[in-house]
Amino acid sequence: MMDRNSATNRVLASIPPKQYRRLQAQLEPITLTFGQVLYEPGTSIAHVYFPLNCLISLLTAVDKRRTLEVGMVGNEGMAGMPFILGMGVSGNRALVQGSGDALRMASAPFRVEFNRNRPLQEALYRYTYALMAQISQTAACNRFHEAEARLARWLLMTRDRRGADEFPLTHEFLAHMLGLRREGVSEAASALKRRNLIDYSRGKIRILDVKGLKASSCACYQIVKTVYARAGLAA
Amino acid sequence: MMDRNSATNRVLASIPPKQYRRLQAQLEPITLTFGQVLYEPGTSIAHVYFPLNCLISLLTAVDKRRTLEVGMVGNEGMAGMPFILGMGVSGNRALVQGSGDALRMASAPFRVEFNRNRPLQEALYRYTYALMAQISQTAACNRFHEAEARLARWLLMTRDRRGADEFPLTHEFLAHMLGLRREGVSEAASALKRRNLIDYSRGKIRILDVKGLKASSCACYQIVKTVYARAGLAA
DNA sequence: TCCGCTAAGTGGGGTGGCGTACAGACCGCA
DNA sequence: TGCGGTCTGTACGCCACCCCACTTAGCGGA
Repeated sequence: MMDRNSATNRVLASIPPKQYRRLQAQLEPITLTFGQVLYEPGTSIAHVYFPLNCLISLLTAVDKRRTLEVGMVGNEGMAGMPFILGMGVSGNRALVQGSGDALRMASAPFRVEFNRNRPLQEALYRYTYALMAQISQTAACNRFHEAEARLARWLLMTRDRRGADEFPLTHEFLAHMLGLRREGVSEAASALKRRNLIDYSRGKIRILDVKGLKASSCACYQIVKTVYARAGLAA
Repeated sequence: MMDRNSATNRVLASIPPKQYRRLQAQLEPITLTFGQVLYEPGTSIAHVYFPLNCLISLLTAVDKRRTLEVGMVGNEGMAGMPFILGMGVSGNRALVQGSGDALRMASAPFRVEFNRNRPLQEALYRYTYALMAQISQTAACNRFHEAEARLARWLLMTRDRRGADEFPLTHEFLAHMLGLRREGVSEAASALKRRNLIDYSRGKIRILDVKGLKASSCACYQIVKTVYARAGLAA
């Protein structure tokens, strides 16, 4: 399927032209900026979002200060999955982790369109499968693997979705993603830096050596990637 | 909705009589026994299962010996969710954790029936939502909360689904569910025993004090329960 | 009744990550 | 140029849990 823009959403790109055109008319381009919260747990879903070049994190919190990223939504997916499963409220917080563009649609018209658009349904259900697999695998990863490997995995996953080797992120922020303290992230990051795999300074992180980073990460990175490929959502 | 048997599956129970009758003819009663593996990651799904009074665990492994339960399927749900999301292969291992009865259907006729049975679709998609929420919450729980609280949560969740206060389970087995070592489970369990919340011996565990156990568990137990209620799958 | 096996108790040493505290480094802004 | 705020480095004690090893306790079968 050919790209329709320079930045493409893969779910939308998988839809045949006819059904896509009808959908397109109702999709509204929007720029999302870092730190923006799209959903809070328990609140109703007003829009669904198809990331183009932005990146959205799904977070679960156990208290005020401890949070864990359970899922990552880039241009391979959509934010607002509970809505297509027939639930109006989100279970997680959805946080814009990387600024960029997305297409969004208000939930009411989206419901109408979703119900009559079979290819869209199929693409989104397959995506739901991939997202569940991602959540499951990262759950086990966060339980068993140590900080450095998880950080490496996370950076690789982010790189895949951003399509860039450098992005703005502080250690503090990473701590909330990985379920660590800020100091723990600093230690793991400086170990990777020492080996010239990454570089960073004051909120900018740059990946220098992808292969080396893969070697430092756990197998979970590749496992999740394989699942996305199986669901037809690979890069 | 009235019970159709002494043991009822809540997804099936939520389907209007007309659609249910058509479905029922193709459901095959089956007894599942402890230790049986219904799916392995990467293998195709031959049947879907609706537990009546048995209990199925969804497991993710990171290596040969370390596994973690990411989801629990009792009579509130169905095993084989990837299939309804359009994927023929399972992402997790599905292990029978509690012996008992279930209704099953071969995947091919189930696909036909699922496609024409709107209430069944809606019930299963809502269940998918609840399962995702459960997976997310337990992911955070397994990351942040300590062994004793997680064990208490797990026992309560199991009790809800089995409808009994006593069930056969070894510490070794619990270790695989909670992502701990056997010794870690023994320590946590003996702490709960000392406080007369549970009792156990040689593979039998009995819950003595539900309120006390709730107090020892983390909030995650109640959070997940609330999600199931919201999805219309509560006890 | 004895044996063998599995389940569970126990202990000692090691460590990854936590909590806390503080110091240095860099940036933007006045 | 100096200042305040944010970002990162580092250090120390601590604890939950790990790994390894061995013991004790039940249960079932020959």
